[in-house]
Formats: sequence, C-alpha cells, structure tokens
Amino acid sequence: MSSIIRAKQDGDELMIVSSLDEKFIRHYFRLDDDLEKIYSKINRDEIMDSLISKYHGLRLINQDPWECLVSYICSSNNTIRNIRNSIRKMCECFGEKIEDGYYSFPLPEMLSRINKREMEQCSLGFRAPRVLEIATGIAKHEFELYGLKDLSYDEGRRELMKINGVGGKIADCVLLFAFGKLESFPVDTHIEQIMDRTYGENWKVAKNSKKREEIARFARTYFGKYCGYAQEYLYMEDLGL
DNA sequence: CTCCAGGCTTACG
DNA sequence: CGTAAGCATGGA
Repeated sequence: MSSIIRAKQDGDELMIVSSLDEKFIRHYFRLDDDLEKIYSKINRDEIMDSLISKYHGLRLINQDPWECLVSYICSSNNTIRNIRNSIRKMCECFGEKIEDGYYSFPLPEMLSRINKREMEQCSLGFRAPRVLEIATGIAKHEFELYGLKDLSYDEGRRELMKINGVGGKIADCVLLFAFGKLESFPVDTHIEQIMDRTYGENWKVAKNSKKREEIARFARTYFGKYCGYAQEYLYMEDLGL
C-alpha cells in the first residue's frame, strides 16, 4: 500500500488530503479513541495530569506491523537519528517511488531478495541479518505476522519474541504501535530513567535484566489497561518537543 | 580516545 | 536460574 497522507491541524480541526478512504485514516490515526475516557483512567497523579494538559490530543497510531517490526529491530542499541536514517535509506533503495522524495517502505518479498552487500548502504550493522532473516521468513509464510492481530497481548508477545532480534521491548512496541494493544508498556532506556526519577522504586529489583519487566508490571497495575497511552505521554516529555 | 545509543543473544557460573 | 560481554555504526 503505497500512498501519501498529507495532514494539518488548525485548532481542533484536522485536514487530511489522501487517496485513502476515511475508514483507513480513522484507523491509522486512531481517531475513534475516546481520549477523555482514556485520560480519566491513566490520570493517577499530578505528573500525568500535567502531561495530559501539556500534550492534550496526542494519540497513538496503528502503524503497519511489518514496517513497525523492522523499524524497532533497527532500534536495538541505536540512536533515533541513526534509526531514521537507516529506515529512510531502506525506503529509497528498496521501496517504490511514489513521488519525488517519497518512497514506500519495502515489502518483505523485496527485502528477502536483498543480500548483505546491498544492505550495507543502510548502515544497519549487526541488525541487517536480523532484518533479512525475518523478511525471508515472512515472504516464505514461515511466520504469519499479520495473523498476530487476532491474538491476545500475551500470546502475541510470545510469538513475536520467537523472532531472532526481538525481545520483550521490541515485541511491546509492535503490540502497541501496530496491533493496538493498549495494555502494552514498552520500557526502553528513556522510559526506565523517567520511571526511576518520577515513580522512585515502586518495584524491587537491584539491577538485573528483569528490571524493565518489573517497571512494566508496575505501570500496568498503576495506570491500568490503557497504560500504553501513559507511556506515550511520558516519552513525549522526554523527547522535549 | 572513550562512551553511549528507543536491546538482544550468547556464553559462562 | 543469574550476570556480562559482544555486537556495527555514528556522534558527542
């Protein structure tokens, strides 16, 4: 599906120019989410209350699962800047040209035919073979990524973590940003630091690898079933936009 | 030069 | 079980 969406907002009026139908647009931008209801659930303290005021209207999106999965495989031990550059290069090199300067995200079938040498221009480092491997697996129908939408959060997470290069954090990102599992609470380095300095030690772990799991578990009980939205607002504050 | 970045895998006790 | 090195690349 290669198509451009042009969007701008004037006050509370959203203008969309696209060849895609309204149903897709509403789904992609999650326009039918009842934000006030979600706010009332996650608004547990003054901190979240101020974030809700500051970023009022901020929504999650329903990204394509394949694009989302590859993007976060590329995020492993990497900077946001390098991730964006790598994704852009993959689109330019292996995607389809839509307009001047606009390229679609390459499909699994395309990337499955790319060799390591051709992939080097994307600067993916040790992540490149992981991307090519899962592209091949999906192209050959050995892994049914799009079938995961019908699974529960826990089931989907187990399946995603079977993929080489996908652990708990990346699985949580795909579940939240592509499959709309709002009970997902991805904990990366940023969120870990935010949670440490904002919510102290509501979890008991010295400093082992299970700490992030414990933070996510706390967040789920603290913010509730829409904690994914809480994560988005916390992360937004850390980006400092 | 060293250290770290929207982590994960593997090796070793 | 648990912890720690290693991983490619680019920027501070």
